[in-house]
Amino acid sequence: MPQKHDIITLKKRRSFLAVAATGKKWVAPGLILQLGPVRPDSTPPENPVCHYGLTASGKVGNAVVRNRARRRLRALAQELLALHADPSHDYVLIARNTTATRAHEALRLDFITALKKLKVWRESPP
RNA sequence: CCAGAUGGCCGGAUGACCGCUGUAUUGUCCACAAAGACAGUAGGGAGGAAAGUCCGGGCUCCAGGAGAAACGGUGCCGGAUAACGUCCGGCGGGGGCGACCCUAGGGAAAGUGCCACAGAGAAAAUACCGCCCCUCCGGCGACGGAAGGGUAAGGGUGAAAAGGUGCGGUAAGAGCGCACCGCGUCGCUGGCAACAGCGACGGCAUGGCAAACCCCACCCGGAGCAAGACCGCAUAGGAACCGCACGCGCCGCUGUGCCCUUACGGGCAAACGGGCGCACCGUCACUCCACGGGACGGUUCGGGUUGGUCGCGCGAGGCGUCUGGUAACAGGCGUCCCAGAUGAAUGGUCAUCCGUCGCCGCAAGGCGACGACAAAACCCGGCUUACAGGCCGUCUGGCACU
RNA sequence: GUCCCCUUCGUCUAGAGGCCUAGGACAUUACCCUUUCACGGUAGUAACACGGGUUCGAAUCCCGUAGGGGACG
Repeated sequence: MPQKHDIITLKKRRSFLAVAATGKKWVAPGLILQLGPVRPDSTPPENPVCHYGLTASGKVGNAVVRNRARRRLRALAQELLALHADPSHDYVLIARNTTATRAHEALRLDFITALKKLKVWRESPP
């Protein structure tokens, strides 16, 4: 059966720092993916919840560009994280200068490559 | 048609699939209700600047009330407005052939201050070069020199040189006289006023700077939704520093002390308690009033919580129309409900059209790229700044035609 | 979001209407000194964030813009 689990966003600065402290990341042309540690307080396996956060700093552009980059990353996260990611980790997506303008399919492949490189990709059953 | 001035408006459109977040409503769960969770339905979901945070107001809390002042702001006149530094109309000044545009524009005989350098002289001014008169000396003469006096025309300096131009006048000159212009005073007329016009008189007096101090008129308590209120959780009853009235006078009270008395009661005292007044302290700094005060008050640090609900969208609201007003705007009537997030929603992808650019093509067209500035955070009125492209109107000058 | 503050050589700063064509220190360049380096000496390069306005005259006064920094319950 397809493992589609719920996803919620990180809300505390402490959580973002915990993810960044592991040093595990993959830099793609359109985004940066950071991988957090395995959470000890594991949710019940029959109802896994995947945590992720979004970051778009002032280097990316003005408020309009930052919001657009963040929304594109959120759309990809809801499509891919829910199906293909290991829910025992936390994830942080960081926007880059090209995130707002990169073609959607290329940005999607960037994300898939990052998940595979970090060895958290799970092939979804057909 | 060309060139220009000015006012207003728009800020890509449509569809499909998948999402986010409020509101209303229905259902299910929880014994009922409320709250909450989930699901369904309906309808909504960034801007003209949401920006900068430069002004003004609402709202909330703080300050006991009033007044005045300080600081600060505004500054031609009249009006609009909740208010404004905004807007509208007018006036003065400047620019433009014109439509029109710009303008912090009160007071310099209330006082203080500044005006560097240059220049003879910079504010009750001055005599450098000059010009003119008289006397003397030299020289045949033209002329030169010296002493005295007159002058403010000319030169020169400067941002600015004590009215300007012309004529007369004079030894040379000078508002010395006259005409016009400017300036000042007075009067009349028009205007609510700023101001304008006309007339008479004066005979030039009052240099500039107030975005220098200042004077005058008007405005102004402080902080800001991280305001503020509530619920929940949790910790602590802490440390340091600063300030600190407790005074004087009067009264003699069912207190107190001493004396008389068996007692009731009476007398005395004024240390303590009490009362009153003054002083003192606090209520942000001053004054007055009011209230409170007989001992703690204030600030900082340390420690805890980094959750939730309300505030929070019916409003100086939008649209249409009528009336008043030159206008800003005001009023009446009708109609509509139209964002509410909090690591922060208001979208992601695709297709077609639209616009711009590039390439190919004789053309029809095809292919590709791009889509201005910029995103609410309590709300509203302005200002300022950024902005691809487009639409509508009014007016001015020129050319052509009728 | 709200409320404040600051911009002067490469860096830190002085300046308060005219003496500013902007001074000083460190740094830097050239030369002198020294066998050489350092120290020292002489000389030079180098800045008023930007745009308007007031004034005869602006780094200074006023307005606006840009950039940077700080505070908060």
